Amino acid sequence: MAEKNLTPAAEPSESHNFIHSFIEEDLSEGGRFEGMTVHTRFPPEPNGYLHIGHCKALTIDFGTAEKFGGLCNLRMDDTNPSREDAEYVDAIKEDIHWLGFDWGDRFCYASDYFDKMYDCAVGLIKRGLAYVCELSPEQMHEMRGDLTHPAVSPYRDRPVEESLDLFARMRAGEFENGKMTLRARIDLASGNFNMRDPVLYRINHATHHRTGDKWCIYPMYDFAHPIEDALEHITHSLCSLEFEAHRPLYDWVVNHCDVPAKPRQIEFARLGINYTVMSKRKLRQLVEEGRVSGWDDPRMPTLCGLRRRGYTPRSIRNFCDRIGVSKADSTVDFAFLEHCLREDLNDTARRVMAVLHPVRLTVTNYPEDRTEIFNVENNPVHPESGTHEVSFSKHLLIEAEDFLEERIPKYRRMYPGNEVRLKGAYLVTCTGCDRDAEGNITEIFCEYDPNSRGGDPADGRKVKGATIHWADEKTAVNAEVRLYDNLFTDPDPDGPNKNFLDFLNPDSLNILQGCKVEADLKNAEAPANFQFMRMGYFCLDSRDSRPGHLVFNRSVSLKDGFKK
RNA sequence: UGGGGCGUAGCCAAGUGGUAAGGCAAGGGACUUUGACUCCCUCAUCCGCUGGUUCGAGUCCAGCCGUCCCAGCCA
Repeated sequence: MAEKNLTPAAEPSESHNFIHSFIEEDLSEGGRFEGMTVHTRFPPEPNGYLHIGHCKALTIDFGTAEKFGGLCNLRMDDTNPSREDAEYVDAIKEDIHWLGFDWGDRFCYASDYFDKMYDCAVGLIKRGLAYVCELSPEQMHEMRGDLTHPAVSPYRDRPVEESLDLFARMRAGEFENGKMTLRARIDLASGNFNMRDPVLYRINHATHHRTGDKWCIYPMYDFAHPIEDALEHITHSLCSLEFEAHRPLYDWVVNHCDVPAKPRQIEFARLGINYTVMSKRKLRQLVEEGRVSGWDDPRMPTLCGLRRRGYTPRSIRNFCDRIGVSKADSTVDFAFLEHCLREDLNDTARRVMAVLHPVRLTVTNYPEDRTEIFNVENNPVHPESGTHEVSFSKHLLIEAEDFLEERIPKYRRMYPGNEVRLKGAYLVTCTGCDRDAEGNITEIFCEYDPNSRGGDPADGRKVKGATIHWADEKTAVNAEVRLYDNLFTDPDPDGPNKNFLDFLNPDSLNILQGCKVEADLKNAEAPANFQFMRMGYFCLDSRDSRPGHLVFNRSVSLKDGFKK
């Protein structure tokens, strides 16, 4: 596991949001948690991989605790054995550590508290606050009532002793799945459906990834979660908006069970990004139907997918930090995520030259057998990061779109008669080109100025032409480039009434053979991010580190390039 | 139709009775060993709508409109 490779945290956040206001109120004199230490938790269910939406929650849970000098627990919410697996636990921990969050020794499982939860349930029955109900799932659905009519359960006035006996037998395994449930005795007529005698325990003869076959009854989220929070002395249980209607039940459990604390649940809007599917169910479908190579397919919005695609922990964290926290349903523009990545990569990525659509450039007045070595800076933003060597000779490769036989307005790159700079090498003046029978450009010709070594002309003249990137034909590495475009074409493929598969982008993955990159790139260690001029960035895939095997995020390049 | 939220620019989002922060996107310009990066400028007479209270309302009140969540033995 990558547990030791904790990445540095994002910039310290000075943001303030409505959650902070609530907490300040709770901490102030006479407040609910006056004088107490703020304690939060991040409670993923181990039934899938974490995606960028989870990072928002992570940022809020860990960030809030940190802001108030408190702590944040990592807790696996494993109360449904038929959906969960130990496989996911390690993956979740690795992804969280990769992002740079640290839970220290505060790692827990909801299943650690099954005994205590059972005791709480028995306590509720004894006080007449819960009862064993024998309605089948279908019957319960039918008797649920509707918006204006109350629910019904013929079992809610069952004697305490009888419920106690039945509940013990449920636990002992006497009944099959679905035969009966333990229900809270609250209010069958409540306008809030969550309060219409919600199910607290259901029978499920399944092997749990941690407790094995010890239990055959499992607590429901609404019953388990508040108890988990209380037992861990969580002060603020931060969750997404869809649990808002569950808060009365959360408070009911906390107030009616014998638990050592009374946490406060605060809800916030979950993250939505356009062109991106964020539903775990749908992501799982993409994986299971083989539409992507796995949870870590670089086109997936999962953290492991983004990692393979070249996203840095810092960029994702900054993104989550800067989108803000509110209760308004929101869809953040994908361009903002890209901005955060570019911002980080501009600061940290090593620059390198790569030619995606190579065309031969011959320097006609340069000796055939000569090769020079030039030093090019690794990162112009940080000159202290040093330089790397690039070889130069008579035959080079340049980007096809960096040459135009007929110049168009504002075009400053190569065209006959124009002088441009070959990055880090020489000033050259284009003299023409050759074409094949079909009219395709096969070779471009130029003459170099021997007195402009390194790119600086001896006479100090201003170069009006652009600076372009290139690779030495003799030493360039032939790379395979995988171009990743957005997986979806619709701004909101996650929309409630749409079939998100209708918007799968067939061009989301393109393989580009024959790309030429600097020779020294073959020695780079994967995964590594590079940025190359005008192109955006690419990274060596962490899962496929063959030299010269590049992953290129095309959407990022949309920012760049020659615009009209 | 019952209950609970939310509505500030194309997208996020500050704002808590005193005259609309910031970021992304977009447009313009400067600079530049890449047209990237960086820097500068522009971008809501207006805060879902309509009334009301007030010297003064995005902020308070009322009504309306829109939108999201809840009727799993999922979380």
